[in-house]
Amino acid sequence: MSTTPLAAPRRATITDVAREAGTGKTSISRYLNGEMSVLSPELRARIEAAIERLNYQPNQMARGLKRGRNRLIGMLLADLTNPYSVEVLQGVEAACHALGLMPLICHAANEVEMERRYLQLLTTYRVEGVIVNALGVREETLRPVGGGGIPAVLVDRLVDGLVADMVGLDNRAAAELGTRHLLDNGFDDIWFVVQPFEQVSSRQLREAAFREVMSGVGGASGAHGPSGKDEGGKGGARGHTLVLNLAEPAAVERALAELDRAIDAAGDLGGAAASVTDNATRSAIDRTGGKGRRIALFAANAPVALCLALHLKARYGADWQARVALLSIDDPEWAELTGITAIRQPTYEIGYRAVEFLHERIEGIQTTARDCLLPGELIVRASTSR
Amino acid sequence: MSTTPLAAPRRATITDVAREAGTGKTSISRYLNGEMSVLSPELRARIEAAIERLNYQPNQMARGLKRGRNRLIGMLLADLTNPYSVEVLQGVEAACHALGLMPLICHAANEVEMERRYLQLLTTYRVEGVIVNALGVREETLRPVGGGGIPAVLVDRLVDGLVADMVGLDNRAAAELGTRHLLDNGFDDIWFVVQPFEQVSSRQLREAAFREVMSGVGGASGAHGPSGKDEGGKGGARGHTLVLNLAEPAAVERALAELDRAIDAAGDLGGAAASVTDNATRSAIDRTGGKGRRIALFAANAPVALCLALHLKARYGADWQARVALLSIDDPEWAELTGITAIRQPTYEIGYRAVEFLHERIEGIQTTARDCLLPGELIVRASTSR
DNA sequence: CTGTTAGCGCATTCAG
DNA sequence: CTGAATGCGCTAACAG
Repeated sequence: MSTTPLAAPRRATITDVAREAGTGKTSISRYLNGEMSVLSPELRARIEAAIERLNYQPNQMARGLKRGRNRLIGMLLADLTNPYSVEVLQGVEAACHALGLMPLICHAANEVEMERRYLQLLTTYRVEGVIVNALGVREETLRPVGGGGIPAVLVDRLVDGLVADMVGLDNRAAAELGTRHLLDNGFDDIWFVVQPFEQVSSRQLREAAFREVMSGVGGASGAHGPSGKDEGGKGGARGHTLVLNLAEPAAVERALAELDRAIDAAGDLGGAAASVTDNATRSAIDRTGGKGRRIALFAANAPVALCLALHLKARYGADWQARVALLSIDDPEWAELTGITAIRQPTYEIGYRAVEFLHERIEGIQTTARDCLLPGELIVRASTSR
Repeated sequence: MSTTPLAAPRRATITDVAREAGTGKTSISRYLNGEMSVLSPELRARIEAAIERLNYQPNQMARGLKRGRNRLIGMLLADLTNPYSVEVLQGVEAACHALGLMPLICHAANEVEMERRYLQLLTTYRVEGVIVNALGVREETLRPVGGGGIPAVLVDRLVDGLVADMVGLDNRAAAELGTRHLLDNGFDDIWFVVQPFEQVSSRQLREAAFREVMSGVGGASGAHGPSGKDEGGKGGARGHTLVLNLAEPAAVERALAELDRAIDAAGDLGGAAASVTDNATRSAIDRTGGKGRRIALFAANAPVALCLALHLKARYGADWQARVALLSIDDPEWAELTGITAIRQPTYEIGYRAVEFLHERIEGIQTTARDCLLPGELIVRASTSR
């Protein structure tokens, strides 16, 4: 009906508007930039009308080219599949919106090569800054960016040689919080499961904090080795670290097998209160309480937690939570549904702060690199509560 | 250590490179555009070196301004929180990558106003095309875009007055597939749960197909009214439509209450095979099979399914699947974990095709608006299988 | 208050 | 094969 099948009628330019309004381009430009006080009401009205008539929309590219800033910032995400990323993104968007920035979202999909290329692309589009949730970038890759180049702020992870602002979860505190919670609830055989550390600082920090707490209570957890062969110390709780390389099915298989052995050894139904709430089943579980070690899994993030949950369900049935407790950093949408306890990250705020930091940097505020560590929130669910 | 703390040293321009290489800008430009055959090997080498030395990176904005195309396309997403969107996005990214396009991702976060503004913003950045997963845009909003303006392709949903290519799930077929599956498995009281139809064509199509199938087997499902007061026909299966307005907690509450009544009335343990796999519990369920109506919920998409699952779990306990079967269009990550059956959309391909369509349009291929309907895949899980 | 003049960084005729 | 000139759409000094 009211379609406009006309061939693209060439967008109106500032020149067209000037002509239409019977004036010079400068005045149009001034109008566009809100310098109203310098325009006679009469001229201003004419301009307004002309713009309206021509449906004029200033070309941001041209503006950017001229004034040297285009209000674009890059947002490099390692993995949009991780709910964490999407949540951070919401914060980023809100902040950008508030600050008049436009985020260019780049999704590396867990490919280091992609990451490199996107960074280069962003540079090429002359973004004014980048906020990076790096996957495997090294200092060299970011060099043109963080160093003498455009300002950058890191999210969740540090990049080795790179000095830049960074904002993320207080990993130490979060891991301690989780570990202590498990300990306090009587679990004495805790497995910290994490993806390969690689360059990801947050993973390292979480695991380190976990080990520290465990060693404090008598249990010692060993090296970072992929096989988590780290037996506990004296009579206290035992802590283990298990590396789960989600990218390699074979490796996952192996790691999970090791875990299974431990779970089987821990004694049947020796675990958590379970999420089974019908009375018959419940009492059956309670009867065996105390037999064997109380085993708990501490997932370093949501993807790991999901992998574990899927495996456990496949192996032990829908009832798996009766055997093992699961605690995860990150609080994915299925956590509530499945009753696992979680440590929720302040994702929205992380994203928001990141943009604020970047904005300050863009505006030229010079400070030494800042770290902004935000606290996580423990959400106790059936999986780990007595 | 190897940091580069120098103050931003003004990026090299084509002029700098020309000077450095002792030649004119034209040759540099030619080099950049791959017109190698028109450059003496000697000159070419010098240019290469100069570029390297200056770490020159052509300014895309400037190029875009000049040649009138910037290789940017807009990707407007209604809701990134919906896994569907992220998956489609992966396809979009892959295709863009293959075609040398750069997607500007805009997230409307379920706000119509945002949507409008982003569309306007994209226009302002002179993107060459838009792929739109619209929330509530109307023809007028897209006018400057689809009509005489930049080319657009719709994803998942149509926009009323707008003629444009569209790619998405074959909703009719998918809804039929799901409904038939439930029927075939003996469910005789089926509730189709969907968000408010509003302008979202896919919701309407799915529900319509559902009703059609149901009416075919004797059950009739009534009007679109938010209270789903639609009793079945003769002695066959009964079909109901329940509208769940996720944005309004109060409305959700009301709708769920209605559902609860139906479930309670359907008789205890009259439902699915349940996901409980330990033998004791299972036999207890099987004993009562056949008593009361077999009730099943058909969620029109993942957000709805999640809402339902959470509610059911809260109300009937971890064991809820013993009472109600749940089938969902969309196959979220927690589906496997929880054992609900699902109809997986070919999300990646949807995204990929969308970009291909758009690309053709950008390249000037003129055709009448095309619809690309891709088939969904039924993934049967414990929830609905006997 | 308002218009004129220069470029921003690059691609493109069009002559060498 | 190569380079000088022109202008994309817009802003920023400078004059009126």
